[in-house]
Amino acid sequence: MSARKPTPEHQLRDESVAETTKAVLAASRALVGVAVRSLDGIEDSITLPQYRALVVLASRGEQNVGVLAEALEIHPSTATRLCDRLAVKGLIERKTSMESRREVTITITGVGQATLHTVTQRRVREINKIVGRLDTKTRRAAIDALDAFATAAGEIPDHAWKLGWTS
Amino acid sequence: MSARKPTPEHQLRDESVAETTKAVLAASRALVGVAVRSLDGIEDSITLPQYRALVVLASRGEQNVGVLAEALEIHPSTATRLCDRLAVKGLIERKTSMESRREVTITITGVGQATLHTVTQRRVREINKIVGRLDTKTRRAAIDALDAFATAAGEIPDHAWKLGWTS
DNA sequence: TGCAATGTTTGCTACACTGCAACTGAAATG
DNA sequence: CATTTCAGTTGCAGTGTAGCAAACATTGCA
Repeated sequence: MSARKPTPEHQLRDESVAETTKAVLAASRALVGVAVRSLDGIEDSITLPQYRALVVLASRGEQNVGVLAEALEIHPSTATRLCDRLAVKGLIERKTSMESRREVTITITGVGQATLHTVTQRRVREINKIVGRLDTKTRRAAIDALDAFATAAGEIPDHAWKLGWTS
Repeated sequence: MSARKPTPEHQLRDESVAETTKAVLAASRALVGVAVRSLDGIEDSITLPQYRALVVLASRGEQNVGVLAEALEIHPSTATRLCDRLAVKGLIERKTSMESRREVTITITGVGQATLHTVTQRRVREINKIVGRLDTKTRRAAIDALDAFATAAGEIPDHAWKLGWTS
C-alpha cells in the first residue's frame, strides 16, 4: 500500500499479483454460482456446508469431529449437528475411535461418495460448457495455471479423488 | 463418452476440455472455500445468498424483484424476504417502479456497495496469498486463463465494477 | 366497467445453520 | 484415587432460507 520506489522487478511482480487476483476474483464469482447451482435439485437435497464436509472427508480421509469442525471453521457443536444430518442421510458413518473412546471418527460412506460424485458431475457439466468456449491454446494454459493455483491453495493433491470416483 | 476413433485433433480437443474442466474443478473447490470464509465475521454479517444478490445488483444495475429472483434461481417470495433483510441492513433500497406501480425496483445503496467491497477485499487478500506462491510465468498464464474463463462464463464485463469500487 | 393477467407481498410451515453454555463420558495428571 | 482436562453431545435460542398458497394491488384487455 505504501511501498515507495521499489525495484522495477518488484513493482512488476506486485502488479502481476494484483492482476491475477482480479482475474481469479471474477472467475471466483462465476464458480460460486456454479457451485450453488450444482447443489439444488439433488436427491435428498444437500447444502453447501454439508457438501463441504463431504469434500473434506473424501479428500483427507476419516476425521474426528473436532478436526472436521476446524477444517470447516465451525463450532464443534455445529459440526455435531451437521454430522447428525449427514448420518441420517447415510452419507457418513460414525464410530468411536479405537485410540480414545471419547473421540468419534467420521467416515464418508459409499452413498456419500456417490452423492459427491453426482454434484461433481453437475459442476463438470456446467464448467465444460464454459471451458468449451475457450480456444485450445487458452485451454492449455488454463490447465497449468489452475492446477498450480489449486495446489498453491493447498487443495486435494488428486490421489484421494482417484480412489474410486474420478474415472 | 463413447466417441470411437475420432480424428487425432478431435481427440486432443476433447481431452483438453476434460483436463481443463478438471483443473477448473479443483480451483473451484478452493475458491468456494475462500468465498465462504470471506463472508463470516463481516460487520452485520451477510450470508451467501445475500452476497450473491448484491453482486447481481451491483453488476447488472437496479432490478425488480422478479428479475432478481430469476437471476438467483429462487422463488419470488424468497426474494422478497431476502430483500427485506437487505433493506433492514440498509444495503439495498426499494422503490416502486415508475413504469408500473406494481413493480418494485431494487437498488444497491452506497452502504451495500461498501459491504460488497469489504467482502471482495477479504477475498482478494486470501487469493493474493495463494497467487503470491506462484512463480511469475504461471501467474501470467493464470491471468489470461482466468480472464478468459470469467468472460466465457458470462461474468461481469468490468465496467460495473469500475464504477466506484475497483480502485 | 368488468375480468383476467401480472408482480409482489404475506401467512404458513419446515428445515438448516450457528454459537453459547451446560453436561456426559473418557483420559491424563497429580 | 481424586481432579483436571479433553472430545463430543445436548438444550436453548436466534436467524436465514425455502416453497406453496392465498391475498393484494395494478395493469391490460374485452
